[in-house]
Amino acid sequence: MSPSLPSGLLGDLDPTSDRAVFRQIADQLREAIDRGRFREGEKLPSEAELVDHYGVSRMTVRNSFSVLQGEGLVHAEHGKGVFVRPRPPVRRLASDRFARRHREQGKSAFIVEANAAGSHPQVDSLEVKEEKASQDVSARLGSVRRVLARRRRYLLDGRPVEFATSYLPLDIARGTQIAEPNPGPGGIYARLEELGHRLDHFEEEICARMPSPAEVKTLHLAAGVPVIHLIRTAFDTEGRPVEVCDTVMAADAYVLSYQLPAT
Amino acid sequence: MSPSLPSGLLGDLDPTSDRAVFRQIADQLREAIDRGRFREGEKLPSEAELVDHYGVSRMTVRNSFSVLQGEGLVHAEHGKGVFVRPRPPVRRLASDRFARRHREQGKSAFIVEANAAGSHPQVDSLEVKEEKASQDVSARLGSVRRVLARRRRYLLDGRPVEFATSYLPLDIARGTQIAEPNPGPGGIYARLEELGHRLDHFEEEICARMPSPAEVKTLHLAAGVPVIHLIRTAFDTEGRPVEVCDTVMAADAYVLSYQLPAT
DNA sequence: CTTGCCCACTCGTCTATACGAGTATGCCTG
DNA sequence: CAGGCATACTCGTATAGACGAGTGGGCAAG
Repeated sequence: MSPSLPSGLLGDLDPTSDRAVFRQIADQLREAIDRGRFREGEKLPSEAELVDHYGVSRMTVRNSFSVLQGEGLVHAEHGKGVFVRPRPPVRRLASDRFARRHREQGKSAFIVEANAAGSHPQVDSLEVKEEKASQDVSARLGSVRRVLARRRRYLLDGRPVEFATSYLPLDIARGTQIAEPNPGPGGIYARLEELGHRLDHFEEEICARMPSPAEVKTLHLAAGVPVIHLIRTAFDTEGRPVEVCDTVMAADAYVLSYQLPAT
Repeated sequence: MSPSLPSGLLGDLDPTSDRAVFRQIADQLREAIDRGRFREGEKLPSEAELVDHYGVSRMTVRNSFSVLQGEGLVHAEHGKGVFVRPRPPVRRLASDRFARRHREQGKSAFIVEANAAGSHPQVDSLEVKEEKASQDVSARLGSVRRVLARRRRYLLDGRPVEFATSYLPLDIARGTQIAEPNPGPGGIYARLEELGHRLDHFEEEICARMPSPAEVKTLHLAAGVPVIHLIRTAFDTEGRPVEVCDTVMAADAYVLSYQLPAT
């Protein structure tokens, strides 16, 4: 037998309303969450309890949950229950994150920054290989046919948060330390400058969308979590694009920050 | 009787697979869309047709559609069918969009830019009033209690794409043209500079998330479309924050672009 | 005490059915 | 010919039931 819900926690349905029953239920749950009646990580009433409380069928209750899942408010765990989705700590990316002064240390910016924030950083899925440039990458790098691709995935406290691929023209990267799995202190930007490509500026393009199934898998994304897609192009002082970095980030793990001159 | 589907358009189910039937159906539809077998705006097979084709119940087919809706790939229209969601034309926001040289004309940047792109721009829901500052806005403006709020919604070709609110300290804005519905040529930034607050730089914070029900309504968002939440703070040459602009954009209508110095 | 099993509870998947409501089309009537 | 209605098709909502599978606690056997 399902124990009945604490009275007052959730209201009743309005049979005179035009609003669909499953939406009314979703509304009540959403409001209860917003008001803090259910805290982050806390378990919502089970499907059976809500079926009893509202006197509706189970599919109707599930329909309500699927609305909230689509909004990224809750997530279901098989065998356990439906929980209020906790807001994970976010990583703030400042627009000066590629400044030279941040490039002195031996470790990558990601590692240094994560340590400072008290989290446990990790990089995996390293792949470095030459391949055919996609149409988009080719256009951005100035009609290059083949490129060196550096793929890696970033994790914070075991959770994957970002998947990035850098593309570099072969005439710049081939045979250098950039083509090695470990590009050395200061990362590939430091190597590029040593190779005579002094960096002048970056261009970043940002869009947000729902993830593809592959991205859901790679980033372990919950339902209702969008991704931020960022494409950065690095230009040297001669105006030549020397790297394109394609990054897909779990949107709930990031806040991007930019500083713009008013010029 | 439902006409049967063109053979070869969609495959069969794999009963030996662990993958749930509704996921297999979603996979096949997604692949067909990706391969261009269904074009943008084109109608997918109706629920009844898929029921016949796969020999499953209608709820299973609907479940597949709801997966694709959550991914933002398709949208359903009551009484008509399920359609491949067209990618709307995107609005590119460049990081120099607030440069003084773009501030000369009589019309707002939004209008000018949209006209240049050949679309029909519109601004509505104008509201200008004094109100209590939220905690966040107060913190960003430097512990201000009350602010002037300027709310407006932007539309392109009749479609709402952005909802923005500017907050300004009362000691700056009260009694000036900034407090009028029409702030005059060059917008409020031009007025701020005339008032002696020469702008030095902007700070923008960006995150992406699923929209709240209110945002779905205001921006007429389809299922599976995230929003980009952008908060811009404008600083004058004395380092004082003179405006905070809180913007929520339909993510499928925007690409943001930034240029960063390599310093 | 520890191990292992069973059971109760949870969500996941799927079927079958019913009715409602929006849309488009074609036919029939005036 | 024009207007309106009937109808068939679309998706939306809701019910009732069945079985499967993951989880965790309690109980019984070793």
